[in-house]
Amino acid sequence: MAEAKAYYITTPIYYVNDKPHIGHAYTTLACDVVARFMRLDGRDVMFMTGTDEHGQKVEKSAQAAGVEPLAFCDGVSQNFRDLSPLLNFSNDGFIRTTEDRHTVASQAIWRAMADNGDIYLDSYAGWYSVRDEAYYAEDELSDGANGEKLSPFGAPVEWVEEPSYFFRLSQWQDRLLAYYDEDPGRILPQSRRNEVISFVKSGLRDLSISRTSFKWGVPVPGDDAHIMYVWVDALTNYLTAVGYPDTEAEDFKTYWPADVHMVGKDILRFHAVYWPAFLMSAGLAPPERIFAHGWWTVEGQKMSKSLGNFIPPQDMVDKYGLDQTRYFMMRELPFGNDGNFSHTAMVNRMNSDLANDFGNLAQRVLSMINKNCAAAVPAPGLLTVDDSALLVPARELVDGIRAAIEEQAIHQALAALWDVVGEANRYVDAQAPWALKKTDPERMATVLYVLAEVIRHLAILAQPVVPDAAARLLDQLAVAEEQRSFATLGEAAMLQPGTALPKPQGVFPRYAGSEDDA
RNA sequence: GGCUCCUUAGCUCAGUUGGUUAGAGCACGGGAAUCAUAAUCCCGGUGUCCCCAGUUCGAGUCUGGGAGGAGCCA
Repeated sequence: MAEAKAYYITTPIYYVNDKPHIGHAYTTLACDVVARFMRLDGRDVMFMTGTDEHGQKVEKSAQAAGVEPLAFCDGVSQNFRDLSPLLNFSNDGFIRTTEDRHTVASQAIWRAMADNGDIYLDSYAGWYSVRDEAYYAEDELSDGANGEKLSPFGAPVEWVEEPSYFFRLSQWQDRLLAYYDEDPGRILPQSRRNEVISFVKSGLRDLSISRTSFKWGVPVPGDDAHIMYVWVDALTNYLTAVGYPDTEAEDFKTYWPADVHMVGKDILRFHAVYWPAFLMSAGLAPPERIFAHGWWTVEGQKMSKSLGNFIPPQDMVDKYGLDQTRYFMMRELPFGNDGNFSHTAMVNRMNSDLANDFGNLAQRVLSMINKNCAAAVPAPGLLTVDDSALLVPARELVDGIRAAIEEQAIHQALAALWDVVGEANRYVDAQAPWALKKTDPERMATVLYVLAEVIRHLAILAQPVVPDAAARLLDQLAVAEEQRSFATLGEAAMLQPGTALPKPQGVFPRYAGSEDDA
């Protein structure tokens, strides 16, 4: 077998000051779907997520809670770790920036950048907002009710003047532009790429990358008075996870550079500008791609603290089901766009697409086999043109889906899958196996065999998005656990006539309703 | 203020390098069928393709201007 190209995909590491909501779940879910797809397609996958635990905001929150920062982080980090079992995420690891190995990696990349002449000591003065973790110019500020200065996001700011190390970002403009130029898919979606390029073209200023005003972070090597700017530390997690600074480590050689950093659009600049510059400065390869996805609104409104309309992922899973929730988030909107969550849309998706189209297709076919073919895979006769018209596209489906997943167009992959679901339902009606039962039982067996094969393909290809339901479907087709990768698609591992099948059971229930429905 | 993207059927969106009667899904109405999770299948749209002007034999698709929305930056 040809050597499978390794695939490294990451979520951002989530800031422990937040509670997980569907926004976090969404990012990780998208990565999970891509990671599962790649594994099934024979790739050697590394899928990482984790938590970002340093910074002044965390230090203050811990203080307010009356606990040590690390103890505070232990608690909140666990909330994010709990997302994996809840949403069936298949991440290969979970990294915390408070781990020792991460301190080592962060200090190593700092030294590498310093050795390259890109770090110098100067001083920084400006209006700083702890809440926003950003400096502002005088003219960006507004006056609050009591005459105090406020950041553009309404956060309090304070005048800060402190010594700071700087990264010579200004020296990297041309090399960054060349890096974007190498590959039109470097930053996706396209409009985000345009924004980044225009930002870089407008000129880059050196970046302040250390603080002396707090202690909760990674100390600058050789100067303990300074703590690394949280983003230097946070971004480095992607390296820590694969063994950096040991560039001879097996994981590092296998997985670096990352194939995709999945991010929310709010943190694109850190990933698409600062991070590649840091890496190139340190003599490391920059990532292949940064994909910035959009935001969810809820019933047409932004999620916000003041509205209190954050949806905990647990609530969705409890109310609609795990696979239904996963399917909805991946299908409802073009991946990369903003989208809206509404109860109505959710129920439509789970009833129409999952229960009526896919679920019912499987149920009607498996029931007929169960009742009319002695509960075993039927033996097909010669295939007709109609049979091939359904079967061939199903066998070739993986090619189109692979192309879509390669560019994280997950909604497109699902649309392609459901095209075949629709074709299969039409085929059932056109062939009317319930009529053949009386007139031509052999032909009925062929039709049902073709359908069973098509459902096998659909279930195998649906595994990345709806892993539980797909597994139950494959169980009902008596497909062995080790016969579920994409290598079994086509004619490689066709269903064997005579194989006994269990009694079919629906895998996608319709929405049952609930008292609190509007 | 500069820049980017968006504006296509009630809703969510597709629409390759400009080319015949502009598409899909959902919702809605009618019909068929009865294997199946009250599921499936078929039929049904006179949509100012945001507006104006231009290029062209021909523009939803290109150019300029304008309106509305989202975003990046200053």
